Amino acid sequence: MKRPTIADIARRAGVTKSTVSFALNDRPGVSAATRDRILAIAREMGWQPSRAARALSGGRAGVLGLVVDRPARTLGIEPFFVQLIAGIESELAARDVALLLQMVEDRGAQPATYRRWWAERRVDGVFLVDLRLEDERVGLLAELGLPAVVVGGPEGCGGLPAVWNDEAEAVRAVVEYLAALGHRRIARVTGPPELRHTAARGTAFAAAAGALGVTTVEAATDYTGEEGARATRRLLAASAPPTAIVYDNDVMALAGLAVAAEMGVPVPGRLSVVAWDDSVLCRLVHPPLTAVGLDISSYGAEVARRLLDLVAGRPVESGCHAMPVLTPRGSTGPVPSGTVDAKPV
Amino acid sequence: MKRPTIADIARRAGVTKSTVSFALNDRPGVSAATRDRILAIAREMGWQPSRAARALSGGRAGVLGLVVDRPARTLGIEPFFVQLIAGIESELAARDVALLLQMVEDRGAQPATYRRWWAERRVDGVFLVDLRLEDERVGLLAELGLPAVVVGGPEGCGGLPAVWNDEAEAVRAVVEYLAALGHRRIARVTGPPELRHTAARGTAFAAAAGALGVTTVEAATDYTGEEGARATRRLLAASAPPTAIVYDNDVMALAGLAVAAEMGVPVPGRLSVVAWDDSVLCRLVHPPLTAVGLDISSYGAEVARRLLDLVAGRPVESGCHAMPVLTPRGSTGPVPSGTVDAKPV
DNA sequence: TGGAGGAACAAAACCGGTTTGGCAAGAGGT
DNA sequence: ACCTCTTGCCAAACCGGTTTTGTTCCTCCA
Repeated sequence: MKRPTIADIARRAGVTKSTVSFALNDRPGVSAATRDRILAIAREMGWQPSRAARALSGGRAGVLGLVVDRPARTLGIEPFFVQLIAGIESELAARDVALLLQMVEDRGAQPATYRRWWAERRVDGVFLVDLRLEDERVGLLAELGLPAVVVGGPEGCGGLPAVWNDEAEAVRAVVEYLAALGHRRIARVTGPPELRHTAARGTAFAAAAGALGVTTVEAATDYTGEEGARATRRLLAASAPPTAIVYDNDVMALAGLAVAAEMGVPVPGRLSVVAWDDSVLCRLVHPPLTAVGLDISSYGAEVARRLLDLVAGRPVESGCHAMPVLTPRGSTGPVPSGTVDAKPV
Repeated sequence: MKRPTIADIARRAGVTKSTVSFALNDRPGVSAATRDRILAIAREMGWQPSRAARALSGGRAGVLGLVVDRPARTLGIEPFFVQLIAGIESELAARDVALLLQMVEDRGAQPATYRRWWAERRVDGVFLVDLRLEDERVGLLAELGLPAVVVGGPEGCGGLPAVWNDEAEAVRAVVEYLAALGHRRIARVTGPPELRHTAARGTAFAAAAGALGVTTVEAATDYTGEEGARATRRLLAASAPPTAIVYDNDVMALAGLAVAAEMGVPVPGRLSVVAWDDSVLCRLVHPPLTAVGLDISSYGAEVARRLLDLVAGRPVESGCHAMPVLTPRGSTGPVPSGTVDAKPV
């Protein structure tokens, strides 16, 4: 099949390319009769603008980019990213903007990817995820002038607009919930400490625990189920094991549940488990996992809207998207009197 | 920052655009001295070709497309796609080809997406996943002349090249394995029956079971954990419940495991569970799931190589990628004498 | 009645590459 | 010394849009 161009339309309509272009873009300077005739011919011929020609001329590619650098093995079962992408897509598809996805194994390749995308004019803007404590990407994007929106924040975003969730508040809700159940020794199995949101949660966790007189332990992992399992084993084997563990994602919570089962530790009898990201996974295990979650898809949609605004030159402000909510299920319960911590802090 | 063009390079080198283009593309007609000088200047200025200009002129966009239409909710925890994408990416990144990802909620939008991509010259080729029994996409892509490779097959691909895995053989291995453990009543919780690979597995399953005198039951689902759980509940509540269930993906196997725990059916004591896709998920639960799996990432890489060949005009043949392997773990075991099926077929 | 102003369209330049067609200089053959 | 072939480069066309500038023709008003 042959793809019609505006030159074909112009020939059929007996006008020039420029008139066709004006008509198709709803710009003044074309009579209603001519415009209608051109539109009819374009529709009949099934014309669609060539993105390459538009990008070359107009300067915009109609593409937004996302680089993910978590290992593919763990990414596959982590609902967060796919949900986020689905949310982004829902917003982009409607405006005929495409999403360019790049999965890199090592983190060092990220700046190179952004630089290449920028030099090749491949994308109009990018999403920035997994912000780190010292993140070279922020400076790079500012330097390149490549529009970007941070998925996270608000700290450490430089001048980049960001959209985050009020995790501090959610963390407090979780700690209060567990404390109310009698837990006085709570562990937290975290993601990589160099990630900003890990650090932010940690700070909030410490503050909430301190306010309630709860002892806390932290075990850092790389977000994989394996490390989550290892951390759980270590925590449960300690002389004074925690009575509750909060995991930074649902996959690790799942692994923790399996480790508890394997070690003969009843859940929630002797151990309460809380998962941070709430996904269908949490409802598919036994007992179902108490989890903290939010609508990640709508989060992605909001981030996408802001990036679209930014690319279009409209003013964009940073802002909080939502507060994650705690959904109690079967994996949390009161501390049995026998195992309650003896020395309150 | 300003992006250098070949005109800038030409000016600095004291030659014309065409000479620069020839030098940068390693084509004959430029002296070694001039070529080196041009390359040095290009490197120094950090030149990268504009994809839009290349696409417009050369006709190739440097982009391959993938449309996924499974619901985002279930997709998120399904390792298959992310693994596949990771494998595809590994092959594309090296050649500076990008992957355009489109997630659509309803299936009807798929042909429209392909048509639009084609008309907009947005992609050079596409991957076709989740082939259906009556799949309009095959004819559409052939009609448009849009290069495509089927992830699956080999049946029903029309003239499109395909890469599949030898699932029939793997199905037989699973049935033989279970039969050797004494199972005579095996259920299969499948994906949507209109998907080609579901049907293919079903045929192989029936053949293998028939050859070994094993009774089979099938329960179709939409691949979600919820439906997997529902199907499991129904199967286990039957008057003569199966002693083993094979699930078409790991998420449903996980759900099945939870249902068994909830119903007080010991695994593998009274029920053996086999998961089809093997992922880290299978090793994170208790008991760990016996699973049939393969290196999906390398599968994706192979499919990507073929599509790249096809786009480049090199001859491409269909072929089998690998045979999935069965990894026995803790979720399968012998049938206890008390529960063994009484009436052998 | 003639000059200003605007509407409707044509013509051409431009975006940044690739590709084709020349053209001059030098090499090689006779 | 003349012709041919090759080498190395320039000039220009082209891809398919957008945008700027020009050119008619018509209307309105003094």
